Amino acid sequence: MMMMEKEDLALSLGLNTSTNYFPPRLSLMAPSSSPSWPMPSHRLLGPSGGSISNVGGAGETRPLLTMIDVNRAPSVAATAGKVSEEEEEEEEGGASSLNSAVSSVGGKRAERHALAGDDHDAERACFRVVSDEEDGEGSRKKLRLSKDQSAVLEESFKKHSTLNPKQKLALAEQLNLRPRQVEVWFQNRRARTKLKQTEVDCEFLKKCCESLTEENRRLQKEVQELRALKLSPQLYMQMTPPTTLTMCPSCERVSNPATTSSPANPQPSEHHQYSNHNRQTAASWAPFPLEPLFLDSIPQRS
DNA sequence: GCGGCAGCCACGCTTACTTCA
DNA sequence: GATGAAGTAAGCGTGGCTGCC
Repeated sequence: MMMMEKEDLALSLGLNTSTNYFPPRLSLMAPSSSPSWPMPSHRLLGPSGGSISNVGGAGETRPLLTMIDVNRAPSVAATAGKVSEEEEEEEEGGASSLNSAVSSVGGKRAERHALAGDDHDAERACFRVVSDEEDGEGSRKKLRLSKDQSAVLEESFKKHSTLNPKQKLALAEQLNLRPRQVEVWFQNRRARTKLKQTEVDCEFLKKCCESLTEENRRLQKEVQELRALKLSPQLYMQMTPPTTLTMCPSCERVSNPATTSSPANPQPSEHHQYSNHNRQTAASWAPFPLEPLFLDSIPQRS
């Protein structure tokens, strides 16, 4: 079963495949490097408390797969043979066992829902009563969504990771599901995306850590070598050249002795006669290539 | 204007169930 | 066939936001 779902679902679990869902990002990268990775949408709440991810074109509800035959037996059930026809009929009949979790909606909560008169909540309450009657054991049967249903939900999720009530109802109607099911699916989908993103971020940080550790090791070794040279001037003098680099005593910048005065007998005044001294690019004085090594060594997000 | 309350929504955590190796 | 891991639908508690009184 996972084959299809992995293709359909996992997929947009990637970094940016979802056009509207932007998981929490790491702030390691320069802003310019990730312009397409804005803030998490789940925090971009509109004035009404709802997500504004639907604002800007996605607000309208439009059929994604209008020709879906909601009456067709779910392929999953067909292949797995796990979901009986009785169960499907039960679902269609409004007595789905999906919500058979008998339950335990807390008094305050149930009270709230009862007073709210919310369509699907009322519907849910209704289902609960029915299921209570049908399976008083409190068993919670699960019904897999069909491939078509999952596909449509997935498509919808790619467009907007959160739904406004209208969209939710439209989707539910289109897929012959209860609004609550659509809502739950989106919640779980967001959770999966976030989890996947967390894993990706974790991997990324791990690589960053490894790279920086390696870079740190390299730099420490270099520091030790330089200190050793400083502590043994004779050796330092004998080396021809000890290194291709030396430090300018006046400006304390590292330079190449081959192109400037001798390190053993620095002549600052002469050295500074170079008209272009002050215009030297940093690169020409750097003890090592000025490319930000640590940045180079940090793995780039794909 | 401020505080309390209710309603709504989304999230995190968890459970129960399904599927697969 | 049994079993554990992974995936997923759903339940529950909670916090934030908004509107009303």
